Amino acid sequence: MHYDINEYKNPLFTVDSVLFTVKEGALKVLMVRRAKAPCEGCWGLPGGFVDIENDMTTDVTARRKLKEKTSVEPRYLEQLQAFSGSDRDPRGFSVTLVYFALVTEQDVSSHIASVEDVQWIDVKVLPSLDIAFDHKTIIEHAQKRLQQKALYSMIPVYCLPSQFTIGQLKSVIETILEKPIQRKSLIRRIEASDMFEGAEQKVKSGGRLAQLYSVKEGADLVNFERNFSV
Amino acid sequence: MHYDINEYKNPLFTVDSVLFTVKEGALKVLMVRRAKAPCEGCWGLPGGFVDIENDMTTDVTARRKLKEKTSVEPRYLEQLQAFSGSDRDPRGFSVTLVYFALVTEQDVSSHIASVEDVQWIDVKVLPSLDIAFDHKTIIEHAQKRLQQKALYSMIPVYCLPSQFTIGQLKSVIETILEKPIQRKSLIRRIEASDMFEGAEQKVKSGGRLAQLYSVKEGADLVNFERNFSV
DNA sequence: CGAATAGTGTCTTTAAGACACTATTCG
DNA sequence: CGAATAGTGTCTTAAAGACACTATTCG
Repeated sequence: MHYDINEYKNPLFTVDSVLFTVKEGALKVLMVRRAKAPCEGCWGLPGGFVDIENDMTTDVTARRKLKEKTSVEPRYLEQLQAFSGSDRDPRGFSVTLVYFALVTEQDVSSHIASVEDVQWIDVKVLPSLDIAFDHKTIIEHAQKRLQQKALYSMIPVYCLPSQFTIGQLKSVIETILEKPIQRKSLIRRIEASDMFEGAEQKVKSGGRLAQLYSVKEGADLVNFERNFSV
Repeated sequence: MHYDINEYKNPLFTVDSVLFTVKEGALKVLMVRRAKAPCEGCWGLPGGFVDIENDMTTDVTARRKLKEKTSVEPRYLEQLQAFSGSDRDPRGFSVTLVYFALVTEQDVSSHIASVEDVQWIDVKVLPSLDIAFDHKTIIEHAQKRLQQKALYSMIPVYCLPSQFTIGQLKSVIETILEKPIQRKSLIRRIEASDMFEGAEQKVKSGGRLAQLYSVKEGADLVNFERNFSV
């Protein structure tokens, strides 16, 4: 049976990523300054088109684009959601599949022509910047998802180096949630989750030496049955 | 600046919906029997291509396709996730954006040529059926999402008529979760959520008359801070 | 020693689970 | 009345919050 692929015009389809980290006590999102139209000169999310010959899935596209445009390989990556419409891109009806990612604080750089600059941008200064398309809204959605997940999972560990102290984890969680949590509650979760193991050595921290922890080999992110209270 | 839309071949992009209801004490999913290739004769999820001239967003596409193919207008609709790959559709690399929907138990019918038949199919019999593409996997993901949300929200009400009793709601939740819950816990949630209002009349139910409830005008789905236990 | 941070002990609070009890309807 | 289902009262339990207490390090 004949199938006419041109029966409908396909929408413009792209993959973008919202990559967060916590740095200097603030939640930062990775943005690139666009060197090409549309939105030349604006800040935008790193992303681009699927390479249908080589990308197995859109997950691969998201990772590939992050690496190409910013040299970052995320520690955590999941689909956020698709954003679509005819008014979000001047080129016509478009769909962007957005990924939500986390990484250890690190330096970033760009090596390709379509990107002028790459920066970690504090989510608090976003309102005052010139942001491409609907990327501002998208980042807000991603931030909400991160906050929600931080209430019932250990997802914030992916913003830390592979070894970290409870004090660092507490501080990252508090930055994400924008409110304090109980150290004791965090310790109880660390024990209950069985996701972590303590290292041999301890580390200086201004007072008593702190135990270092790392995520156990192959441990999955566990979800708790209750949220931290809001 | 020139932008070359053909720099990359766009993937094939479709929108599909997993529409559930609870009927005769079982979770059912709405499937259509495909009258056209690919997968002619198989059961598949209702969906299709975006009409980029007329659909404002992919949400509209999902609703439109459901209505065209099955005559159903869902009470609840949200994005599930996109599924992508070069091996899921014989026509090449494809992306399907999948929606997850709920509706009151109702009759369904088809009025278009590309659909031979429309049926509510018990999720328990899916393994033994011939299902198009990766739709079996997709339905499993959607079912997990439904089960997860039923643990911390009142989402199962959208499988009931606009007026319902606590007994009916309890039974729908138990069907979705595949385990019993405490009636008392459910009543506490109904009161705490402030999503519902009692109707004037009560209704027969084999014993004492039962209070009818309905979702308050404009009430949003509330999320509880704890799950029902597993 | 005192300041600072790490880590423990334990009481309170919240919301779910368990389950017995009362209430209402119908045959 | 008895069976069936609706709805309440209340004790127990699980896990978070609050917060005081001890432990260790450094200057």
